[in-house]
Amino acid sequence: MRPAVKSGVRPSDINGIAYNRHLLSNRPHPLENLDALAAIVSFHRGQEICSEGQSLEHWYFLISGAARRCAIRSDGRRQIVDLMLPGDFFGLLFGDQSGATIEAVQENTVVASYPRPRIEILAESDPKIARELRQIAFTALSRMQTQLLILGRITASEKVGSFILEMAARLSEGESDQIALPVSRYDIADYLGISVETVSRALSDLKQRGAIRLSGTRTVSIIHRDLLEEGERDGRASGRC
Amino acid sequence: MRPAVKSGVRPSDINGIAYNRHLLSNRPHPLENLDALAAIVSFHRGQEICSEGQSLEHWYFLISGAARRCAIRSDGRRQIVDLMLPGDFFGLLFGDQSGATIEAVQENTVVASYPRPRIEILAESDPKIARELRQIAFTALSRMQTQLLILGRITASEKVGSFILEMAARLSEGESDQIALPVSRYDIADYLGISVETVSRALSDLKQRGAIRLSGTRTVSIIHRDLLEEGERDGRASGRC
DNA sequence: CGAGTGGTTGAAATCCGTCAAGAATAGTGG
DNA sequence: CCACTATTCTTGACGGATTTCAACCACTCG
Repeated sequence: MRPAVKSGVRPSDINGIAYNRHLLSNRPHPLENLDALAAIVSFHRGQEICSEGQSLEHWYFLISGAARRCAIRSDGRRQIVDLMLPGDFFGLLFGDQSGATIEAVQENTVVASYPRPRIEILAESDPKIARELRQIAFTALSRMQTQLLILGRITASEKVGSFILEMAARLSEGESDQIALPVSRYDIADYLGISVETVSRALSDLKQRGAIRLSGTRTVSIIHRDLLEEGERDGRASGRC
Repeated sequence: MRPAVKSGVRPSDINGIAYNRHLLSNRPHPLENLDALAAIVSFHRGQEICSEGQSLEHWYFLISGAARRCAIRSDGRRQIVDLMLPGDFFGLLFGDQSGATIEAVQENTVVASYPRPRIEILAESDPKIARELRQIAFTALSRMQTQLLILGRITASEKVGSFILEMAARLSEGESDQIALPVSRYDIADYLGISVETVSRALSDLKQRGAIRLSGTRTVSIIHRDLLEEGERDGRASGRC
């Protein structure tokens, strides 16, 4: 809606193809006043967007595609700690312990890259920018809390069911009941902390119970939200307070 | 070290016993310049510090004791999403979905309570306060990411082992190898998403393997850190990238 | 003393991870 | 466009780990 920003900085193409700036200005977002500082970069499937080395250099805004924040554990297993979709901000944290990297999930994942030190300096003088940075941090906190609640569930069907509901909520604001999963079964598995086979079985299970419908492997239609939330077991209190 | 702050506001005792202000000023922390605004309140074991209703009213700084952020799921199970120890800041997030509450874990848990709207306003004019608020959010993010990594582990022994290491790191900066667990087995179970019995068994297991020593039920001595980090299985790569 | 809480341990059923094989899909090069 | 290959996805079988149900012990508090 807003006219394309006239850039004072040329688009960089450090890691990928430089894109025209108007890609960014189509949607409103917290840092839109800083669009002039942003470099629009595109990434291939599986390509690394940033890793521990450049922890503190940039903030990112995901324009299209999807990205995952990965951690590799000592036993070699990969864990996906966060999943970023269009409209999400991200960046590595400072105290990044476990060799975390952020990678593009889909081909042609486009991000806006903001120079971090520059923004920090601007935040010192502009309270509005400072507030927006805070907002970004709170949104990330909320995302991780949701993720914690999903991981805390017991059965695999519950985890997968919650995952589908989360994706539905984040992908389409309009509460659409048909969603295109942005990630593979392997990614879902590493995101939920279960094995690929279990993910597949849980999806088949949910389908058979009439909770969802699968059109192709990546398209899910939600039939009964209740069945996704609750899992199969009857609700009875157990937790001690 | 710093002399006690002369307060312009009298200590309130909304929910508990009002404490003398010098409790707060003993240790340096991000919001120490706002100590004059803080009310020092003490809570009983299990008492609610705040719930969804007063989401946006306060920020808290934990002075002594421990607190847990709980979510109750539809099936009645409790999940502990975050654990706050002395020196931690906390407060409910805005979009608090799942009936979250924050409760004191120990008897005589003391917190400093800062009026949230007031601080927000101050942050608008004082960039230093704004930066400190950001710092608080990033610390919370880091805490939750650690928690995600723990929950993503596979075996119960690994989860409990990581939990002990995290507690050791957070409770004593001095890398002491003897720690006093601030929470019950039930809390550990709900924090790690496993059953109480499994927690108990994992602790016995770790003890038997010589990783820890238990003096009383709540005091843990770390003997071999390696055994706690790795769990029992041999390290072999499997995750697909 | 008895009740209640917190902790530990045992036995059975269930769920999930692993190994294995096959089916479907996408990607590549001719 | 088709064949070929690699990847992704699904399903089966088996063994191990965890949940559940149960009993028991230690400790505290009235």
